[in-house]
Amino acid sequence: MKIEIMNANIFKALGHPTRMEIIKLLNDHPLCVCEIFEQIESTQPNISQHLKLLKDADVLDSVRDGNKIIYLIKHDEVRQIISLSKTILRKEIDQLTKGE
Amino acid sequence: MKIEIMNANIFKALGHPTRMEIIKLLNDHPLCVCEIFEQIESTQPNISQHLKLLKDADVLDSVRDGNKIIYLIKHDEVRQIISLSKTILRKEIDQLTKGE
DNA sequence: TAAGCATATAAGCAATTTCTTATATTGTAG
DNA sequence: CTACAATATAAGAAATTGCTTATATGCTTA
Repeated sequence: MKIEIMNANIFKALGHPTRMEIIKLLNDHPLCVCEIFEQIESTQPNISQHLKLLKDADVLDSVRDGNKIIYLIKHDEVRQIISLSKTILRKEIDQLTKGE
Repeated sequence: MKIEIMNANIFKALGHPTRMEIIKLLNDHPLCVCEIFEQIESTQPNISQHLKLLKDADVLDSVRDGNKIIYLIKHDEVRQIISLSKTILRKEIDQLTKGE
Protein backbone atom coordinates (compact mmCIF):
# COMPACT_ATOMS: atom_id res chain seq x y z
CA MET A 1 0.00 0.00 0.00
CA LYS A 2 1.24 3.50 -0.86
CA ILE A 3 2.57 5.45 2.10
CA GLU A 4 0.21 8.38 1.43
CA ILE A 5 -2.82 6.16 1.83
CA MET A 6 -1.58 4.75 5.13
CA ASN A 7 -0.73 8.22 6.30
CA ALA A 8 -4.03 9.72 5.25
CA ASN A 9 -5.80 6.95 7.12
CA ILE A 10 -4.81 8.24 10.54
CA PHE A 11 -6.09 11.70 9.67
CA LYS A 12 -9.26 10.32 8.18
CA ALA A 13 -9.90 8.65 11.50
CA LEU A 14 -9.29 11.89 13.40
CA GLY A 15 -11.45 13.89 11.00
CA HIS A 16 -14.83 13.53 12.63
CA PRO A 17 -16.29 15.60 15.48
CA THR A 18 -17.52 12.63 17.50
CA ARG A 19 -14.18 10.89 17.18
CA MET A 20 -12.39 14.07 18.22
CA GLU A 21 -14.58 14.18 21.30
CA ILE A 22 -13.69 10.59 22.11
CA ILE A 23 -9.99 11.36 21.82
CA LYS A 24 -10.38 14.41 23.96
CA LEU A 25 -12.01 12.26 26.66
CA LEU A 26 -9.25 9.67 26.43
CA ASN A 27 -6.48 12.24 26.41
CA ASP A 28 -6.09 12.18 30.17
CA HIS A 29 -6.83 8.54 30.98
CA PRO A 30 -8.30 5.34 29.55
CA LEU A 31 -12.05 4.81 29.78
CA CYS A 32 -14.46 1.96 29.16
CA VAL A 33 -17.07 2.22 26.44
CA CYS A 34 -19.85 2.85 28.95
CA GLU A 35 -18.02 5.86 30.39
CA ILE A 36 -17.32 7.29 26.93
CA PHE A 37 -20.88 6.62 25.92
CA GLU A 38 -22.43 8.43 28.87
CA GLN A 39 -20.38 11.55 28.16
CA ILE A 40 -21.11 11.78 24.45
CA GLU A 41 -24.48 12.49 22.91
CA SER A 42 -24.94 9.43 20.71
CA THR A 43 -26.07 5.82 20.66
CA GLN A 44 -24.00 2.92 21.97
CA PRO A 45 -23.63 1.21 18.57
CA ASN A 46 -22.53 4.45 17.01
CA ILE A 47 -19.83 5.02 19.63
CA SER A 48 -18.76 1.42 19.20
CA GLN A 49 -18.39 1.89 15.47
CA HIS A 50 -16.33 5.04 15.91
CA LEU A 51 -14.12 3.27 18.44
CA LYS A 52 -13.54 0.40 16.04
CA LEU A 53 -12.57 2.81 13.29
CA LEU A 54 -10.12 4.60 15.58
CA LYS A 55 -8.64 1.28 16.66
CA ASP A 56 -8.28 0.07 13.08
CA ALA A 57 -6.43 3.29 12.27
CA ASP A 58 -4.02 2.61 15.17
CA VAL A 59 -5.14 5.72 16.97
CA LEU A 60 -6.60 3.80 19.90
CA ASP A 61 -5.94 0.49 21.57
CA SER A 62 -8.19 -1.55 23.83
CA VAL A 63 -7.92 -4.06 26.65
CA ARG A 64 -10.59 -6.18 28.23
CA ASP A 65 -11.39 -5.84 31.92
CA GLY A 66 -13.99 -8.44 32.75
CA ASN A 67 -17.19 -7.37 31.15
CA LYS A 68 -15.83 -4.04 30.03
CA ILE A 69 -13.55 -2.94 27.24
CA ILE A 70 -11.15 -0.17 28.12
CA TYR A 71 -10.02 2.13 25.32
CA LEU A 72 -6.86 4.19 25.38
CA ILE A 73 -4.72 6.34 23.11
CA LYS A 74 -2.17 4.03 21.53
CA HIS A 75 0.68 6.40 20.70
CA ASP A 76 1.69 9.55 22.50
CA GLU A 77 2.27 11.13 19.08
CA VAL A 78 -1.52 11.32 18.77
CA ARG A 79 -1.62 13.65 21.76
CA GLN A 80 1.09 15.79 20.20
CA ILE A 81 -0.79 15.92 16.90
CA ILE A 82 -3.98 17.08 18.62
CA SER A 83 -2.02 19.66 20.56
CA LEU A 84 -0.47 21.04 17.36
CA SER A 85 -3.84 21.28 15.68
CA LYS A 86 -5.04 23.35 18.62
CA THR A 87 -2.09 25.66 18.11
CA ILE A 88 -3.12 26.15 14.48
CA LEU A 89 -6.67 26.96 15.53
CA ARG A 90 -5.45 29.41 18.11
CA LYS A 91 -3.29 31.18 15.54
CA GLU A 92 -6.19 31.36 13.12
CA ILE A 93 -8.52 32.78 15.74
CA ASP A 94 -5.89 35.33 16.70
CA GLN A 95 -5.70 36.45 13.08
CA LEU A 96 -9.47 36.79 12.85
CA THR A 97 -9.81 38.78 16.05
CA LYS A 98 -6.92 41.06 15.08
CA GLY A 99 -9.19 42.43 12.39
CA GLU A 100 -7.69 40.83 9.27
CA MET B 1 -19.08 26.34 16.26
CA LYS B 2 -17.95 23.62 18.65
CA ILE B 3 -14.19 23.33 18.99
CA GLU B 4 -14.25 19.61 18.10
CA ILE B 5 -15.76 20.38 14.73
CA MET B 6 -13.16 23.02 13.92
CA ASN B 7 -10.43 20.71 15.09
CA ALA B 8 -11.72 17.71 13.17
CA ASN B 9 -11.86 19.87 10.07
CA ILE B 10 -8.11 20.11 9.73
CA PHE B 11 -7.77 16.34 9.95
CA LYS B 12 -10.64 15.79 7.57
CA ALA B 13 -8.72 17.87 5.07
CA LEU B 14 -5.54 15.86 5.60
CA GLY B 15 -7.40 12.56 5.40
CA HIS B 16 -7.25 11.89 1.69
CA PRO B 17 -4.40 10.29 -0.26
CA THR B 18 -4.34 12.89 -3.02
CA ARG B 19 -4.31 15.71 -0.51
CA MET B 20 -1.51 14.01 1.41
CA GLU B 21 0.46 13.86 -1.82
CA ILE B 22 -0.10 17.55 -2.38
CA ILE B 23 1.14 18.36 1.11
CA LYS B 24 4.16 16.16 0.60
CA LEU B 25 4.99 18.08 -2.57
CA LEU B 26 4.57 21.41 -0.80
CA ASN B 27 6.53 20.34 2.24
CA ASP B 28 9.81 21.62 0.86
CA HIS B 29 8.72 24.67 -1.11
CA PRO B 30 5.67 26.41 -2.57
CA LEU B 31 4.46 25.37 -6.00
CA CYS B 32 1.96 26.64 -8.54
CA VAL B 33 -1.06 24.57 -9.47
CA CYS B 34 0.47 23.57 -12.79
CA GLU B 35 3.54 22.13 -11.07
CA ILE B 36 1.43 20.24 -8.54
CA PHE B 37 -0.84 19.04 -11.30
CA GLU B 38 1.94 17.65 -13.46
CA GLN B 39 3.33 15.60 -10.54
CA ILE B 40 0.05 14.06 -9.44
CA GLU B 41 -2.00 11.60 -11.43
CA SER B 42 -5.31 13.46 -11.67
CA THR B 43 -7.25 16.10 -13.60
CA GLN B 44 -6.71 19.83 -13.19
CA PRO B 45 -10.20 20.54 -11.80
CA ASN B 46 -9.83 17.74 -9.28
CA ILE B 47 -6.51 19.11 -8.01
CA SER B 48 -8.07 22.56 -7.88
CA GLN B 49 -10.92 21.25 -5.75
CA HIS B 50 -8.56 19.52 -3.34
CA LEU B 51 -6.47 22.68 -3.08
CA LYS B 52 -9.54 24.74 -2.28
CA LEU B 53 -10.55 22.30 0.43
CA LEU B 54 -7.07 22.42 1.97
CA LYS B 55 -7.09 26.19 1.87
CA ASP B 56 -10.54 26.40 3.46
CA ALA B 57 -9.26 24.18 6.26
CA ASP B 58 -6.33 26.57 6.82
CA VAL B 59 -3.83 23.91 5.88
CA LEU B 60 -2.63 25.78 2.80
CA ASP B 61 -2.43 29.37 1.74
CA SER B 62 -2.10 30.82 -1.74
CA VAL B 63 -0.69 33.87 -3.44
CA ARG B 64 -1.08 35.04 -6.98
CA ASP B 65 1.96 35.44 -9.19
CA GLY B 66 0.81 36.86 -12.50
CA ASN B 67 -1.08 34.15 -14.25
CA LYS B 68 -0.24 31.52 -11.70
CA ILE B 69 -1.45 30.74 -8.22
CA ILE B 70 1.22 29.57 -5.82
CA TYR B 71 0.17 27.30 -2.99
CA LEU B 72 2.12 26.85 0.24
CA ILE B 73 1.78 25.27 3.66
CA LYS B 74 0.24 27.89 5.90
CA HIS B 75 1.47 26.82 9.34
CA ASP B 76 4.65 25.01 10.22
CA GLU B 77 2.60 22.95 12.67
CA VAL B 78 1.22 21.10 9.66
CA ARG B 79 4.71 19.87 8.87
CA GLN B 80 5.16 18.74 12.45
CA ILE B 81 1.81 16.92 12.37
CA ILE B 82 2.75 15.05 9.21
CA SER B 83 6.11 14.16 10.70
CA LEU B 84 4.46 12.76 13.84
CA SER B 85 2.07 10.67 11.80
CA LYS B 86 5.05 9.16 10.03
CA THR B 87 6.53 8.28 13.40
CA ILE B 88 3.33 6.44 14.29
CA LEU B 89 3.43 4.53 11.02
CA ARG B 90 7.05 3.61 11.57
CA LYS B 91 6.29 2.30 15.07
CA GLU B 92 3.40 0.26 13.73
CA ILE B 93 5.48 -1.24 10.97
CA ASP B 94 8.22 -2.09 13.47
CA GLN B 95 5.65 -3.94 15.58
CA LEU B 96 4.42 -5.89 12.58
CA THR B 97 7.87 -6.93 11.41
CA LYS B 98 8.90 -7.93 14.93
CA GLY B 99 6.41 -10.76 14.57
CA GLU B 100 3.64 -9.53 16.87
C1' DT C 1 -9.47 44.69 -27.15
C1' DA C 2 -8.59 39.83 -28.64
C1' DA C 3 -6.31 35.50 -27.87
C1' DG C 4 -4.25 32.34 -24.98
C1' DC C 5 -2.64 30.49 -20.58
C1' DA C 6 -3.59 29.10 -15.75
C1' DT C 7 -6.92 28.27 -12.50
C1' DA C 8 -11.61 28.02 -10.55
C1' DT C 9 -16.39 26.81 -10.45
C1' DA C 10 -20.67 24.21 -11.66
C1' DA C 11 -23.50 20.23 -12.24
C1' DG C 12 -24.47 15.62 -11.88
C1' DC C 13 -23.34 10.80 -11.13
C1' DA C 14 -20.81 7.17 -8.36
C1' DA C 15 -18.75 5.82 -4.24
C1' DT C 16 -18.15 6.18 0.57
C1' DT C 17 -19.48 7.42 5.16
C1' DT C 18 -22.58 7.90 8.88
C1' DC C 19 -26.36 6.86 11.59
C1' DT C 20 -30.31 3.98 13.14
C1' DT C 21 -32.56 -0.17 14.58
C1' DA C 22 -32.19 -4.85 15.42
C1' DT C 23 -29.54 -8.65 16.85
C1' DA C 24 -25.33 -11.27 18.22
C1' DT C 25 -21.40 -12.12 21.29
C1' DT C 26 -18.85 -12.49 25.50
C1' DG C 27 -18.16 -12.34 30.27
C1' DT C 28 -20.12 -12.45 35.12
C1' DA C 29 -22.97 -13.50 38.93
C1' DG C 30 -26.45 -16.02 40.94
C1' DC D 1 -27.12 -23.28 33.28
C1' DT D 2 -29.68 -18.83 33.26
C1' DA D 3 -30.14 -14.11 33.22
C1' DC D 4 -28.12 -9.90 32.81
C1' DA D 5 -24.70 -6.37 31.57
C1' DA D 6 -21.39 -4.52 28.31
C1' DT D 7 -19.97 -4.32 23.81
C1' DA D 8 -19.89 -5.56 18.91
C1' DT D 9 -21.80 -6.52 14.45
C1' DA D 10 -25.20 -6.32 10.58
C1' DA D 11 -28.13 -4.23 7.30
C1' DG D 12 -30.10 -0.58 5.02
C1' DA D 13 -31.42 4.36 4.40
C1' DA D 14 -29.77 9.16 4.27
C1' DA D 15 -26.11 12.28 3.85
C1' DT D 16 -21.67 13.57 2.29
C1' DT D 17 -17.66 13.30 -0.56
C1' DG D 18 -15.15 12.68 -4.76
C1' DC D 19 -14.60 12.59 -9.60
C1' DT D 20 -15.65 13.87 -14.45
C1' DT D 21 -16.90 16.93 -18.09
C1' DA D 22 -18.05 21.38 -19.40
C1' DT D 23 -17.63 26.16 -18.73
C1' DA D 24 -16.25 30.53 -16.48
C1' DT D 25 -12.83 33.84 -14.65
C1' DG D 26 -8.70 36.57 -14.56
C1' DC D 27 -4.08 37.71 -16.01
C1' DT D 28 -0.93 38.73 -19.75
C1' DT D 29 0.80 39.87 -24.07
C1' DA D 30 0.20 41.20 -28.73
